[in-house]
Amino acid sequence: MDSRKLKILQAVVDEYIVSGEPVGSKAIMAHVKASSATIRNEMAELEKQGYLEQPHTSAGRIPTYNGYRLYVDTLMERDQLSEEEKRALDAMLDESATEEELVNSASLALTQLTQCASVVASSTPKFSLISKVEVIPTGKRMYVILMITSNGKIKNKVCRLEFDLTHEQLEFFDKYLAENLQGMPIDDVSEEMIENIRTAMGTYMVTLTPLLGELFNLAKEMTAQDIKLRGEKNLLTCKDFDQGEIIDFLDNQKEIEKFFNDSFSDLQISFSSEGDSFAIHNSSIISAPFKKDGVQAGRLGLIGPMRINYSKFIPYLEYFSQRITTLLSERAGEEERLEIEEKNTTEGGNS
Amino acid sequence: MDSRKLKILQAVVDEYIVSGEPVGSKAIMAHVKASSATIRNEMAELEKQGYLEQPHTSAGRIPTYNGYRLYVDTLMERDQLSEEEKRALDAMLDESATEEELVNSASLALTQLTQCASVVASSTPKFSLISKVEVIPTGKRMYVILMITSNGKIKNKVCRLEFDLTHEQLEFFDKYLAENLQGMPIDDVSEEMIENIRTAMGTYMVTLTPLLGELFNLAKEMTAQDIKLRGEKNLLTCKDFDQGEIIDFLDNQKEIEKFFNDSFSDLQISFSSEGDSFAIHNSSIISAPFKKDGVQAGRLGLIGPMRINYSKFIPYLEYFSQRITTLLSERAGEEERLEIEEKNTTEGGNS
DNA sequence: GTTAGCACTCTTTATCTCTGAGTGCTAATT
DNA sequence: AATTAGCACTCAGAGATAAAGAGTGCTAAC
Repeated sequence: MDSRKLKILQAVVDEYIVSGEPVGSKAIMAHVKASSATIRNEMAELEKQGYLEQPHTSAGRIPTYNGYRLYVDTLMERDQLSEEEKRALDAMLDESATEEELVNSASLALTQLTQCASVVASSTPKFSLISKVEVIPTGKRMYVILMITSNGKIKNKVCRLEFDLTHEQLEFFDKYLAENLQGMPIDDVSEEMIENIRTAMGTYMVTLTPLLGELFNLAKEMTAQDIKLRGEKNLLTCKDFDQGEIIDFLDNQKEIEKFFNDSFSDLQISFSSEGDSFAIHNSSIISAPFKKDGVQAGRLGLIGPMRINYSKFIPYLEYFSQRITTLLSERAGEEERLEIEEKNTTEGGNS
Repeated sequence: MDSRKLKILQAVVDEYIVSGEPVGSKAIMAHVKASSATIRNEMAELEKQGYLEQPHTSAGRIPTYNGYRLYVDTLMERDQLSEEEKRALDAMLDESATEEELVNSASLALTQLTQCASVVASSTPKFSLISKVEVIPTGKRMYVILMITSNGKIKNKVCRLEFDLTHEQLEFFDKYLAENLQGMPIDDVSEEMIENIRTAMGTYMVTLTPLLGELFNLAKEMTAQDIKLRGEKNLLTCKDFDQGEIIDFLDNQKEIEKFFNDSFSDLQISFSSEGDSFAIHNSSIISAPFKKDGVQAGRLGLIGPMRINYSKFIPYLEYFSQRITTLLSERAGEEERLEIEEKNTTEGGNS
């Protein structure tokens, strides 16, 4: 493809991203050294090739999905973050907080920086283990099942029984769980396995069955990826979107899930009408993975209009993901370092 | 005030509630036995008295805040729920679930029945006790504080420390909490008290301070009333509202809190522009309390346009609140009954 | 005190015109 | 052969104008 044509396409997308209005041939003259007539001819061809389109006969051009695709894949020039900018971004993160708060602060920062909605999808690493599971009575016939995984995730589920458990029943069950479930990979909790426990309960079986059901649900919830959307306001007030669509989307957020599964381990950019079925027309979703201790721990994402400022926002997103990855690993590293130190101290005695 | 005038006011509100359009004198003729001219005269007076207003000169009348106020206080006739309707409402409740799920199901049902947003505000009864508090290590330098109250509320907080606790430190702290905090009213957890614990920690003081801080925060969160809004979609799509206002409101939901504090122990109806400062113009908030074991446990509410179907929706709201109260007390009652039975069995021996 | 009749007001909707931005095509230029 | 200037043409959007309709307030009759 002609290099001038590419330049024109790039100029159209750049202009359209800032103005939101169809771009005419005259506006392009500022970017490309050619007359408006020449540019018009080229634009007509770009339209034939499917990269541009006209809202109506006598309007300027706007990019098509293919146009955007070409733009983000090869044309776009990503901004380089200056040291100052990096410091500003760092300042928006809760660096010393828990993993969840750290990621949340990045998500919040993104909504402010980009005026888009942002998403945090955290997945429970596949091989995480159950490090604690406990049943706690909290009231008459009310019990809480508490579960903690090796990667520090904690969750509980309240459960109401038809009868109170006797002290022995509770102790038996609690002990059974401690002995048999702790240390086990959480993905191993299956209906089958629950059924096995059920039979192992012997005479307590009937009474404990509802608890086992909830235990199963709890394990499922622990492994389910947890998706949090932020900055809904930005979607609702964005004039590129159809409000009705946005409202429907917000009402049923399950739709996003497929864009944030962890099978992708790179920066990912998708446009609503390519992969067809996404509810919000004219939207694009960008997401980048972050890791903890070397394995993917989730994705940080952005949902906005197709005419999003890719050059600027992608670096933000990547910087945050990398920073989170570094911080989470720094901690791991620091911990190892401390462990070693501790060991040395112990070995060396208390001199 | 003239009884015919009241009838006319009532008719205007009734009509306006179903149509959403300003109501003219002719439409009123179906409700009041008088000519349109007479009605016009009366309406002009009602306007002078501040119960009605005209959007513009040649339009019908709509009620003012005072008009609505008079309507809901004295004019409105509440629908009586038939047995069938009651059964239908019952069917929408998760009756056998936990308290939280039960109340949530009522809230969800309300959004569907009324096309309004619904609110659940659950307060922690003032005199509830800490029935369990525990510190659990969940990873390197990561600890979870777990707290359960006598009324079955459970909550945890993750806390990252600068150093790992030794086994002794942890055990000491855990034991101290168990001995000193369990059984104590949760409202007694004050900064002062935390300071006392801090000094009691002796040499462990420095290490444990961050945990104490989180413990304090956790206790505060436990007592804070928890407000959940549902059916935002209904607000966004309601044409009586200004969308911008709704979006701002949803973005900052703290505003609702004051309408749901438990100082009111009855059905409460407020209109946005009376108590002035509520963000959504033209809205009304209705709420009714529900009790658990005889004491107020929260409020169930509805946020909708001012021209809400009061006659129909207030009975819904009241029915749900009463039903929840009954169910929560039934449980309590049942529990007491069981306790007594148990006691009898024990006393009577195992004959 | 009530009502019929009527002129008047004001919103809403449709139709029309005007303007301007931007195009596509043709013919001239490099 | 590629580029450019020039020009007629198209179409959305903004006003302007007109017609329709709903509802009022007032007057005069009942």
